[in-house]
Amino acid sequence: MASANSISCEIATNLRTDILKQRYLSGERLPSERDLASRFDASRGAVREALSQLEQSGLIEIQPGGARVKPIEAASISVLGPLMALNEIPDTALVDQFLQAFGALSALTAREAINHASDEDMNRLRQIVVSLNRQAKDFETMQPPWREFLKALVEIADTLVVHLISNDLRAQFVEQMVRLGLSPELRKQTVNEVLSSLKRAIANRDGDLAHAAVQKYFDEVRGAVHKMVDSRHGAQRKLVG
Amino acid sequence: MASANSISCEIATNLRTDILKQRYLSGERLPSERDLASRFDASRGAVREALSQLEQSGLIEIQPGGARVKPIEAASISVLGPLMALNEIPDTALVDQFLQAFGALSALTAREAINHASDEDMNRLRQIVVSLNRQAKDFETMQPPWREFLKALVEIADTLVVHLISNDLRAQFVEQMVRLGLSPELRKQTVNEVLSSLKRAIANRDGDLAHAAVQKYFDEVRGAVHKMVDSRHGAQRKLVG
DNA sequence: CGACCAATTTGGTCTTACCAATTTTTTAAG
DNA sequence: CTTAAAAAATTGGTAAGACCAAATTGGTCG
Repeated sequence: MASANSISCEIATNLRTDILKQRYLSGERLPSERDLASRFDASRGAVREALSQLEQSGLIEIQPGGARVKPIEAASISVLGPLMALNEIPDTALVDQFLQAFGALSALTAREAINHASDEDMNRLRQIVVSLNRQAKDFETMQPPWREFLKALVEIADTLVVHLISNDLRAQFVEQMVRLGLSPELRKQTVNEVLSSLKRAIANRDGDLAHAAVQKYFDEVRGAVHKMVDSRHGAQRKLVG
Repeated sequence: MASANSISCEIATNLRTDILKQRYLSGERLPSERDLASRFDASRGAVREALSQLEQSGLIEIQPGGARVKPIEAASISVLGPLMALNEIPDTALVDQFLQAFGALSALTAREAINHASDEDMNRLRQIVVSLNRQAKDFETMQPPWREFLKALVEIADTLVVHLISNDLRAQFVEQMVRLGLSPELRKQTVNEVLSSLKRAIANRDGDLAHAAVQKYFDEVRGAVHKMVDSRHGAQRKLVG
């Protein structure tokens, strides 16, 4: 965002954190714009811009008389990133849910893409799968071509709805994933199965097979992330105890 | 939204429409805040709030020097509603994509819910399915209990990520669906199959079966909507020709 | 033609001010 | 003392004017 350095953005971030940390409970009234302005040593205009952002993300509801906090279940996807960023070690359940949702949507995209791809598209996919095969040593080296693969799928499938949802999910999570330095250890056999399925799916124009393969890959990542986080927590316990 | 009547919201709506109608092309620069203020006969503050909203929805990028329009593929889900509202007859492809994505996520939720439901939750679901069975005459009468069913699933599954995505999708589409007065004709046999599958899924705690059933229902709706829209367009052609 | 520099434009912010609607407090009535 | 009505204070919505730093623009010079 351009206003990333701006005061209004800083105010919004502060208030968002307070709300997500439940320093302001749902239904409660936020301090008045004038109060917030003096508290953050800013102008009312800056505060209004911040509140406007929070309102659009569904965290608060502004009404004449005062702004009220809404339950988090009523918010939009854009709060997921800040929510994950709250704790140093992000909520395992959230990561898992993200992978689940993103996997389902990616699988959907894969089916659509394979079913509607032109010959040229198919060639592009074939090439990416080749480079996937070459770099299938571990999760990290495999990541770039995999992202390229997903990107190609989205472009070929040409489904704006899934595209936009994926945008939001990526925007909210990728940053957090990188912050964690996640490098789950995928089982080579599973990865190979996925890749060979993808090859066959492309060769035979089998959208359902592509769907299953992508789904399988994400499920594998989920499992691997779980194991990794578990071992980390184990290590922490060792350190603490 | 509380600011639905506010000037800033009106400005945002106007600009959003202009952008989505490609009156401002991607990469192009928007008029300056001062220009917009005088054009809309408003203050700069109001314009800034509007631009701030558009930026958060990913439609524009504000930088010192000027605000630029971004490609729609970079936007967030919140533009889908306005995008569908552009034309009187909304884009069939968009509706289909919405049902596809929403169906996949709902199916996901169903599996999680069934797999993690308490006995009490199961009873609740059983009751809803009973009322679903009773009101399975046509799409419209079936809609309320079906929504209740999906709501129960979301609450039971307790997956915030999918919950929030569904929020956004609902917010963007339900309004448009109602506007269209969609009442697709579902095949009774398929509906019955779905319902009996759901019963079995609940009885046997079979998450995968629930997943398949929900998916099947949405696929049926997609097909029925397609038929309906096709016949509508046929009727239009008759009237025109 | 390209590089450099000054004038202009633009976004970011603050201050002050006024209005209408809501909230709170006070007041008056029962 | 409780309650209802009225007055006061608070709050969001909006506007106008001003300043700064960064970016754009246009002209000039090499």
